[in-house]
Amino acid sequence: MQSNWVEPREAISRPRLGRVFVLMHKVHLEVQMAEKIKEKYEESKLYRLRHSTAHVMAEAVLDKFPEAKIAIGPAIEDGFYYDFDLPRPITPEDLKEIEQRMQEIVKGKFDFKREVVDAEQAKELFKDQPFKLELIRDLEAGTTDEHGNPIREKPELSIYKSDTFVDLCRGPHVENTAEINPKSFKLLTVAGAYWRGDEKNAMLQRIYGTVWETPEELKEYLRVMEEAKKRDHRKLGKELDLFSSNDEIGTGLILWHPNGAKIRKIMTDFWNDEHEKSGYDFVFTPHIGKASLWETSGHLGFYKDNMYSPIDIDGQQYFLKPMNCPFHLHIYKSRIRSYRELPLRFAEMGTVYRYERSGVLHGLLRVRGFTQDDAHHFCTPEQMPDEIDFVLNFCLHILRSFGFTDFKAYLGTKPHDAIGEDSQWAEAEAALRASLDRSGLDYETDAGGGAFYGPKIDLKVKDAIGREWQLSTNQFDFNLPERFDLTYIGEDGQQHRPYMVHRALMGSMERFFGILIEHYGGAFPVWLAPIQAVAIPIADRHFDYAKQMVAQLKAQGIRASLDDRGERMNAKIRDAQKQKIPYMLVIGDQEMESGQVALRLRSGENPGPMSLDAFIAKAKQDIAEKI
RNA sequence: GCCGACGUAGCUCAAACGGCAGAGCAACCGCCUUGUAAGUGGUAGGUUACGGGUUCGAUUCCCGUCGUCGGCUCCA
Repeated sequence: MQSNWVEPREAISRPRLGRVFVLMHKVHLEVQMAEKIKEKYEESKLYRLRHSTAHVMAEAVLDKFPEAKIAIGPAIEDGFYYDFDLPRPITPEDLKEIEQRMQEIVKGKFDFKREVVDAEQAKELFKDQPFKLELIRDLEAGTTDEHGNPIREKPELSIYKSDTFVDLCRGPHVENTAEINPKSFKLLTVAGAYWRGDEKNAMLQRIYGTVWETPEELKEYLRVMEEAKKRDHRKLGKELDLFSSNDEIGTGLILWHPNGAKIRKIMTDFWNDEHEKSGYDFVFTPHIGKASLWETSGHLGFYKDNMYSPIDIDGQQYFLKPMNCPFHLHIYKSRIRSYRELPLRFAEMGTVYRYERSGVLHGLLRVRGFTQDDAHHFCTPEQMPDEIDFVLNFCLHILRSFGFTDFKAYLGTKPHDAIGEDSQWAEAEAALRASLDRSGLDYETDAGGGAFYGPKIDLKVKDAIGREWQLSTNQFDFNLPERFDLTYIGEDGQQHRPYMVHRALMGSMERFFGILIEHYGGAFPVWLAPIQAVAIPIADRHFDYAKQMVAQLKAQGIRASLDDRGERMNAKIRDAQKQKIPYMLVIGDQEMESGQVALRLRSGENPGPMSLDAFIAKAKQDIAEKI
C-alpha cells in the first residue's frame, strides 16, 4: 500500500522519463519535482505497477510472518519499498522466499479492488495494525500524512484489496496482478528505517524492490546498477591509488595519495587562476577560533551539533572551524571600508571540520574534514543583484570546465530555526529568485532548505550516467554583517551595512573529487590525468630512446612516465589501460629508426606512428580543450 | 547515532560440523627481448581488525570495542 495519502517524498523526488536510474550513494535529493512532472510519474503505469508490487510483497511477507505489523509501502523512483515490524531480522534467504511467493501471487491474477470506508470501518479492519491505526487517526483528524507531514484537509479513506491482502491506501493501482510480469521485478535489499522517518520512533525493517514493465527493462536497470558500481569512487580510488582513509587516523578523514593530490593541485591551480582573473582577493585563515567568535557568528547557537568539543588553550575555549566566514568577516572589519572598494571578494580554500554521525560517512562524499572552495562577497545593497548574477555565471563557468553540462538550481528558503526578520528573508529570497529568472537556469524551490543565516541557491549537476549531485552553494547572508557590525562609508559619508554572499562552487575538494571520479569513471580528461602519457618500450634496446622521448615530453610540460619494467609490451599496455592513462606511446625498432612514437589511446583507438612533435601538438590541444 | 550485514596476505576471494590458514593478482629475484589488454620459473608475504570469554583446542561459538558496507535521519 502505501500510504498514499500525500505523495511520499521519495516517489516524487526524481521521476524520469525514459531510462530511469536509481540514485545510489547518499545523495539525497530533498526536492520536489515540478508539478507537472510529479503528476506524470504518479499517473504513470510504472508508478501504479510499483505501488501494486509493493502490495504483493506485503502479502508475501504477511504469508511468511502472519504477526508482522505493516507500516507504509510507496512507489519510489525506480521501484518501491514496504516497511514492516517483524519478529526477527530478514535474511537474504527470506528475501528469496518472499520473491518466490510474490511470483505465485502475481500469477493468481487477482484484481485490485478499491473501496471507500469511514474511519470506524477502517479502525475495525486494521485493529491489529497499530501503524495503520495511527495513520487513520491522523488522517481522520486531518493533521498529518503518513510521513508526519502536515496536510491541509481530511482525505477520503480508501482501502485496496487484492487476494488476501487489504491495505489502507489511496492508490492508484493496476487493475490486476496479471499486469505485473513475474520476471520483471526483483527484491533488492533490507534496511532499517524509522517509522515516519523520525529517529525517535521505532526502527522498522524496510524491504526495497524494483519492478519494470518488461524483463528487459529490469535487466537494463540491473546493468546500469552494475555500471554505477564500477564507477564507485571508493573502488576507483583504490585501484588508481588516489586516496585512502585509515582507522588509526580516524574515520571520515582523507589521505590524498600522490595521484589524487596531483589532480587536486591541478584543480586548485585552475581555481586560483580563474578567481584571480575574476576580481577575487585571496585570503588565508586559521583552523581554530575562540568561543566568543563563534558566539558572535551564531554558530554556537545554531551549528553546535556539527562542531567538535572545544580545545582549552590558556584557560580559553577554542573551536575547530566548521566554516570560514567569521574569519573573512574579520578581514573585512580590519579597517574602514569605502563603497569605492566594493564589491570585495575574499576567496580561500578553507579546510573545515564538522561532526558527522558515523553512519553517514561515505568515501569522499561525506567526510569529517574537508576543504571548501570558499569565498565571501561583500557589496552594497544596490550591487547585490549583479553580485548574484556574477556568482551564478562564474559558477557555471567553473563547473563546465570540469565537464559538467547539465545543471539544475534549487532555491532554499527560510528554515524553521533561522535568524533574521521575515521581511529580510522575503527580500533576499526575491533577489535570488530574480537572479535565477535572469539566468535562464532550470530551478525549483526547496522550501525550508536555506541556511540558518539566509536563503541560498544550490546547483546540482547530472553526471555521465544521469545521476544528480549537489555541488555549488550560493548563500545570501544579511545576518553576519549585522552580528559582526560590518560597515562601509557610502557616497553620502555615512556608515552603511554591506550585504554578503557565501559561496562554494565545487563545494568541497573531497566531494567534488569523488563526483569527478564517478563522472569520468576514473578516465580523467587529459588536463586532469595524473599521468598523461606513458612510454612503452618494446625491448630493452629501446629504453634509452624512450627515456629521451619522456624527457622531451616533460620539458614541454606533459606529465609523462616510462614503463621500463621487464614486462612484455602487452602487459604494459594492459596495465596502462587499467590505470586509464590517456596516451600510450609504443616504442620499438620502427619508431627508433623513423624517430617517431606509435600512439595508442585508452579508448582502444590506435592512431599509430607519428613524430614526437605531432604528438605534443595533439596532447597540448587536448589539454587546452580540457578533453 | 539507529537497524542489518560484514572484517582472512598490498588487492580480489577460499577454508562442512571448532582440529597445523589457501589461491590468483601485485611485490621481490631470475630467465625470455618481446609489436597493441596478462611470456615464464622461483622467493617472500598472515598474532585471521582489536580486547575479553567458552573449550583440550577458536578464522569458526559468545560478549565488548573499532572500522567497513546497505539503508534511516542529517549534510559540502
